[in-house]
Parts: sequence; C-alpha cells; structure tokens
Amino acid sequence: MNSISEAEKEALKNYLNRYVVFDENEFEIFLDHLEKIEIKKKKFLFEPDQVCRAQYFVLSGCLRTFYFNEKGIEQTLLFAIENWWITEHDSFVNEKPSQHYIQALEDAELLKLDKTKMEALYLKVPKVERLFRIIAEKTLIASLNRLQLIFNLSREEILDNFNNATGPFAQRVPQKMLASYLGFTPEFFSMIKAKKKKKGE
Amino acid sequence: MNSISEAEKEALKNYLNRYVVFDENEFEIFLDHLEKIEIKKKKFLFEPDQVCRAQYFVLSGCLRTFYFNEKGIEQTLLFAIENWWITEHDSFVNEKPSQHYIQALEDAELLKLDKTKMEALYLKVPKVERLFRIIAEKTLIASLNRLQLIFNLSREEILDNFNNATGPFAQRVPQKMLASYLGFTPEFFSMIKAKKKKKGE
DNA sequence: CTATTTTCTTAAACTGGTTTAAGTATTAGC
DNA sequence: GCTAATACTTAAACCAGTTTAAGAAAATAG
Repeated sequence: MNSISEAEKEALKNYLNRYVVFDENEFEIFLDHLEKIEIKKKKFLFEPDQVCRAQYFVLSGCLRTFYFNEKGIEQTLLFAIENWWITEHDSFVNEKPSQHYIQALEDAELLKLDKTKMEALYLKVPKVERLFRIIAEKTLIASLNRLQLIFNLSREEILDNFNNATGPFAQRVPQKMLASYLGFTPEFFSMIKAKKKKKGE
Repeated sequence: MNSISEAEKEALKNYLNRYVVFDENEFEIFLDHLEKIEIKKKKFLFEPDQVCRAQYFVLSGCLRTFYFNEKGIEQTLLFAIENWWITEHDSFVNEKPSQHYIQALEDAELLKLDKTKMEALYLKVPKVERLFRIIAEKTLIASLNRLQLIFNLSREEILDNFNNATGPFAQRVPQKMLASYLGFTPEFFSMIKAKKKKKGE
C-alpha cells in the first residue's frame, strides 16, 4: 500500500498552514481522510461522462484538464503542479457528469480526498470548511484575473505575462498544450517564438 | 435609518436556504451584521485606489464592475442583480487596492456585509463559513464556464448563449456594456443584431 | 538503432472582428 | 419642450490571429 512519507506530510502541512493553522490532532484527522495514489504520464485521472467524486492534492508531477471542442480540437483549461489541488469543479460540486479529461503530463503522486470523506471531515474538523472557503476564493480570484488578461492583452502579451508569472513552468509541458491554454494555435506560438528570437529576447 | 423590511428578510432567507439552512436565532445574528444601503443609478459603490472592505447582497437593482483598460476603453467584468453578491474579490480577500469601479446601473438597495463583521460572524455562526465556501465554489464554476465559452464560441455564439442564459436581462443594461462584458465592440454588436433581424430571428 | 508517431516550424492565403468615421436615435437635464 | 450629451447604427478599410499544407525535428516504441 502507498503510504504517505514524513516529507510528504511536511509538504502538505506547510501548504495548509498558509491558509489555516491545524494542531497536531486536527492534522492527523485530515491525513486519515486522504489516500495516496500514483499515476503515470499520459494516463487519465478522470475521463468524460463520469461524475468527479474527489479532489486531488499534487505532491509531485504535473496534470491538466482538457476537452475536445466541437471542431475536435483539444482545449486545455487548467494545469496543476506541486501544491495545487485539482478536480473537475462543476462535476464535483454539482455531482453531474463532465466532458473533461484530467490527465497526467508527468508521472505524478497525489493525495486523493473523496467527496464523502470531505463531508465527514467538515463535520469533524470545522476549520477545514474555512480552508476550502479560502482555497475557493483564491482560485476564483485567479480565474477572474485570467478573464481580465484574456480580454485586454494581445496573444503575445498573454504569453509574456504567463512566462513572467510561472517562470520555468513552460518548459514542463508541450507547447501545443500551452498554446491551447493561452487561447491560440500552436502555429501562432511558433511564430511568436521566432519573432522574439530574432529580436534577441 | 434604513431598516430591512420583512419582505426583504424573507428574500434573503430564501436565498440563504438554497445553500445552508439557518435557524431563527442564527438568521437574526446574520441580520445583525448587515446594514441596508441605497445607491442611485450611475453612482459608484466603489472607486479605484481603495481597498474594498465589504460584500454587498443585492435586494433590488442592477450593478456592474468595470475598469478602463490601457487604451482608455471601459471593460465591464461582472454584472449583479437581485439575489447576487457583489464585491471586488481580489481587493476584499487580499486587502489590496483595486483599479475597478462598482457602479449602479439602476437605483439599487443593498445589504452591506463588512469584512470585520464577516469575520466576527464566522466565529459566532460557523455555518456562515460553509455558506460562503459554497458561494465561492459556485462563483468559481461560473467563472470557469465563462472562460470555456469565450475560448470556444464565436462572438455571435457567445451572445446567443448569454441571451439564452440570462433571458430578458439584456434589456436592463446599455448595449455597449453588454458588448464589453462579452468581449467585443459596440459596432460589432450592432452588426450582429442587424444580421439577426434580417434573418428574422 | 531504426521506424513510427507526435510535436514543432514556416509561410501563404484567408477571415472574424476591429477601427475609423460619419450619421441617426435616444435619453437626461434644464 | 428644447438642447446637449450619450447611445446606437452603418459601412469601408484594415489587421491580428487562423487555416491549410508541407516539411523538419524530436520523442517514443519496438
């Protein structure tokens, strides 16, 4: 069985403490509701037509959610790396099937928090409610900021902005997925890159 | 002083009950932390360079958040009508100044919930934490869905979708604000309308 | 190491939506 | 009710980013 190492516990604790401080006992209860899982590169954590019944905390690796639009083109919606939660929000919250995929882009280690266990946890440790309220607020703010960027920046500015905000993350995922996340074609991505190179950036 | 009418209490209660059921006592405590305010059409509830220190529940009327982009063009980010909360999320949560405006588009009646009072309320009635967790999740889902629409639909489809989702709401606000909310120019809005009329829609 | 698949690049033709500009309705203030 | 301001329309020129297509490079599997 996959057990959670001391280092991983420490990583989770540090992450949680950024939002809500748990005492030893509360933290242990939190841990008891988690299950460690692993997933190989390119494999799917979640596939269409299902209801998503868990949230996942990323210990290591990198994942994305994406779907195929009406033209059959892959559209990447979100990435998640170390110390992020990933789930299919609409499906998870409203218990309805989703057309999205969640896929590992690198071999990944995750902590799975089941919806039923999460509800139990809310009752046992009410502070967890606060934790996930704050996480939802932060995620909402990120989403609203992203909307604002998309409306007001040219594609090239969106890319600059993304690179500034995420640093070397761009190297971890295929360019075409970044392109679809940022809202343009892979061809246009190549074009921008060539242009920047010429200018010596 | 502006006191909250029985009908307004009822409206708020019905709204809250959609997410969390409060008993009479809890509801009274909730009410005690709210202040009823009124704002006239075109007036600003919030202006740039301030920190937003409250959330507002809309009893009647219609508001929007917007800002001026680098080109000096107004960009509308959100609308709020009856039974919605409105605030400047990033400013409210992170206590930092915002460049946005919140403006009444119709004379409006609001229930103001101060951040300090909200924190107090979380301690007195822990269920409120759950309420705002659920609201944040729902708002996040709406924002993620909006991102998905913007990426995958043509402007015309975005408009159809908006009209289908909001019904007659489009009649309540100036077209140019709708245009900027949906991400296109007022001129293009006119063009689409003319085209639809010709087709007999 | 080689073959196959997938990803990335380049470049030309194209298009959805913007910009500009001028005119027409509507609304709000006096 | 008149005037000024604001909101809406129309149409032509324009452009940022897409589409298509074909080849080069890199990753993956056997």
